[in-house]
Amino acid sequence: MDVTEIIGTLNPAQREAVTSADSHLLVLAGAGSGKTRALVHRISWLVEVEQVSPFSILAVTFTNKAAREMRQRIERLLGVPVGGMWVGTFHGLAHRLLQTHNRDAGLPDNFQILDSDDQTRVIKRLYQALDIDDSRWPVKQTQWFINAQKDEGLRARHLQASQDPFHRTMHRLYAAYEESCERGGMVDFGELLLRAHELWLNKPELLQHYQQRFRHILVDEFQDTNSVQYAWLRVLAGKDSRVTVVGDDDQSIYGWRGARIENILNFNCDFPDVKTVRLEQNYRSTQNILQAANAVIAKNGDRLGKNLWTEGPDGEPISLYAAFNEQDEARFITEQAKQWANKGNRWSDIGVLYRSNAQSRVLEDALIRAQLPYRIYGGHKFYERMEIRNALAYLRLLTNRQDDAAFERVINTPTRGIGEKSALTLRQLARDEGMSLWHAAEKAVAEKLFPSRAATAINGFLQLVDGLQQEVEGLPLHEQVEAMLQRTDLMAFHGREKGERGQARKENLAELVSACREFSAEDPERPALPQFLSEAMLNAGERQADSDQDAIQLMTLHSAKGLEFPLVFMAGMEENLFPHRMSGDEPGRLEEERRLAYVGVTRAMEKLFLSFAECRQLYGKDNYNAVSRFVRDIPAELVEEVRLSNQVRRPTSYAGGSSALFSDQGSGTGFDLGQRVMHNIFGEGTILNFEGNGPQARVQVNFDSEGSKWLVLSFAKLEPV
DNA sequence: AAGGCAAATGTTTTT
DNA sequence: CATTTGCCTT
Repeated sequence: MDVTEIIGTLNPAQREAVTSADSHLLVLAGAGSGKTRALVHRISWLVEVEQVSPFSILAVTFTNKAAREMRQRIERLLGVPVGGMWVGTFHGLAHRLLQTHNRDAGLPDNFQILDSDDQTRVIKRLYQALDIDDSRWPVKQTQWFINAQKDEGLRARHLQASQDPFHRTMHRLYAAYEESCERGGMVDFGELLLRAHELWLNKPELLQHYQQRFRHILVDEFQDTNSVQYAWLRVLAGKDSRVTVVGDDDQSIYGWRGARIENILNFNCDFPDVKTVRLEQNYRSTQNILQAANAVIAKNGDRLGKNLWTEGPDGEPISLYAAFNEQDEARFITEQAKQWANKGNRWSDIGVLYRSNAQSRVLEDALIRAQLPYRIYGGHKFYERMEIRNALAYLRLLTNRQDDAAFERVINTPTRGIGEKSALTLRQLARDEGMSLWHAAEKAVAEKLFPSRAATAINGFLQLVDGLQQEVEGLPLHEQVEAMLQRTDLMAFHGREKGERGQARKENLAELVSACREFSAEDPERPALPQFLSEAMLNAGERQADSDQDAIQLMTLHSAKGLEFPLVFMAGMEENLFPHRMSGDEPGRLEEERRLAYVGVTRAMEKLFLSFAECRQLYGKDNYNAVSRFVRDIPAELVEEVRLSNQVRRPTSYAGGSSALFSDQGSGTGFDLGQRVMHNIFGEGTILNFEGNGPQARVQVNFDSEGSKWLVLSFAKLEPV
C-alpha cells in the first residue's frame, strides 16, 4: 500500500502522532482535532509500514459504538479484515479474557454478567439476610460504594476495619455481596475489570503470554480510564510493549464514575520516555465557537494546556436567548430549528443538548406541537426494559440455574401463585444451607417443606424451566427464545398489560426474537445462548428503534461527547441547573461541569444557540436562576442576544431578555412580562407574572438580588429600566 | 395477587 | 410536577 494514503491527508501534528517511532506516545487531542482518525491511521501505519502483525495489536475504547467504528475504519483504510487484532471495550476484552481463562480466573464456565439492575436486586436481598435497615443505608448508596471500591481495585478484604458505622455496614454488605456473586457465578461490570486485572497478577505465565503477544497497545478516550483499567493496561504493557494513549483532559466528564484524569499525568511517570503530541487544530467548528469554548475552559486550573484553533471562518456569532420560562425556551428552539431546516438543512444536523434528562420533556412537547421529527437519546435502553429483562432472566436460568438474580426475577413472573412469603422462605433456606435459590427450591419440594399449594406452584416453576431446557435443546437460538416466550407465557402476560403498553411490550419481545435471529455467535463451537446473553449484557443500549430517521437529536451533554452537529442548542444555561446544584460544593465537581460546558460548545460546527429561562418549573416548584456562569465566561463580543421575531444586538446585558411573545399580556398595567424594572428598595428585576385587575393588580418580579416577590402594583413604585 | 392510594424522591452513564 | 416505591386493602 502507498504510504501517502495513510499520512498524506494529515496535518503535521497528526502525522507526528501517526508515525512516531517512540516507545510510548501520549496524544493530547482537543475536541474535533481528528483524534480517532489519528488512532486509526497510526494502527494502519504500524501494520503497513512498520510491518507489525495485526495479532500483536490491542486497541481499547470505552463504548461498543466507538469500538465498532474503529474496527470499520481500520478495515476500510487497510482494505482487508483484520482478524487477529483485538479491538474492543475494556469490558468486552476483559470478558473475553475471563471467558477463555475462566478456570484461572476462578469462575465457572457459564458465569453470568450482572448489570446494575441485577446488582441492585442482589444487594437488596442481602439487606434481608443481614437484617440491615434500608431506610438508614439506602441500597443505591451501597451499590455506589461497592462499585467505587471495585473501580479502585479494592476488594472487601482490602478495606480496613473501621469504627464508623457507615463504613462498617458498607464493609459488611460488600463482603456479603462478593460471597453472593461468587456462589452464583455472577460478575458485575466492575468485577469484569477487577478480575481481569487479578488474572494478570495471579497467573504470571498467562500474563507473560499476553505481554508477548500484544506489543502494541492503543487506548482511546484515555481521560476516562479508572484506576483498575489503568492498572490492567500498565501490567499488560510490561516493559516491552509500546503504548499509545489518546485523550483530552478537558473532556473528562466521568469523574463521578471513577474516571481518573490523573492517569494522563501518571502515564508520563509510569512509562519511560513518553513522547507527547498535541493535536490543536480543529476541523469542526467556526472561530467564534472555538473562542467561546476556549474562554469557558480557560477558567479551569490544572490543565495540561491546549489551545484549539482553526483555519476556518469566524462564522456566525453565538446566539443567546433569555427565555421567559422553559416553555418559551422550548418554543424558541423549535422555531429556530424550523427556520434552519427551511434553509434546506437536515433535521439530523440539529443537536439539542441539556444537562439533565428531566429537561427533555418540555422540549419534546414543543417539538410534538410543532410536528417536527425528533429523537431522544437516553432513557431506557432496549435490554433494560422490563419485558426484555424478564425474558433474559429465563434464558439465564436455562444456562445457569445458580443465577439467583434471574431466579428472583421470574419465580413469579408471570404470576403463578408464589408470593413474597414463599420467596422469603426460599431465601432463608438457601442462606442457611449455603445453596442457590434453585437448589433450595428443589430441596424444599423434595422434602415437602412447603404447604402443598405453594409446593405445587414452586414445583411447577422448576418443571417449567427444566422442561423448557429439554424441549429447546439443539434448536436455533431464535426458536429457543420463541419457545420460551410461549411456554413461560411471558408473551401473553405482557400482552395483557393495559393500554398501548401491552402492545409495545409484545413488539419488544418480538424484536428480541429477531435480534436472536440476526445474532451470529463469535465461537461456533460453544452454544449460542450464553454467548448471546453476554453480548446482550455488554451491549445494553445498542438496539434502539428508528435510529436512521432524519430527526432532531435530543440528548444530555454527557451523551453528546464524541458527536458533532452543524447546529447546536444548549438549553437550560442556568445556575443550579448547569452547573448543577449538586456539583456546587466541591471545586473538583465544578471543574467537571465546566468541562461539560466545553464539551457542549465544541459539539457545534456552524452555529451555536445558548438559552436559559428566567423562571423554570422544576419538581413542581418555580425556580428563578441567574444565567449560567459558563455563559458569562464567553466574551461578550462573540455573543448576540436574540428574540423570536427580530434580532436585537445587545451584547453587554445577558440577564434582561424580554420576549416579544408576551407583550400583550400586561393587562393594561403599563408593563410587559419579562420587562426589566427598578424598585427603590429591591433594585432591578424582571417581571414574571401578573394577577388581578385595577387597584388590586399584583405583579411578580424576580429581583436580581432579592429573588422573586409579589408586589401590589399601585403601591410598588416600579420604574421601567 | 392485584389494584389503589399515599409517600418519597428526584444529576450526569457505560459497561 | 410526575414517576416510582411501598403499604394497605380487597
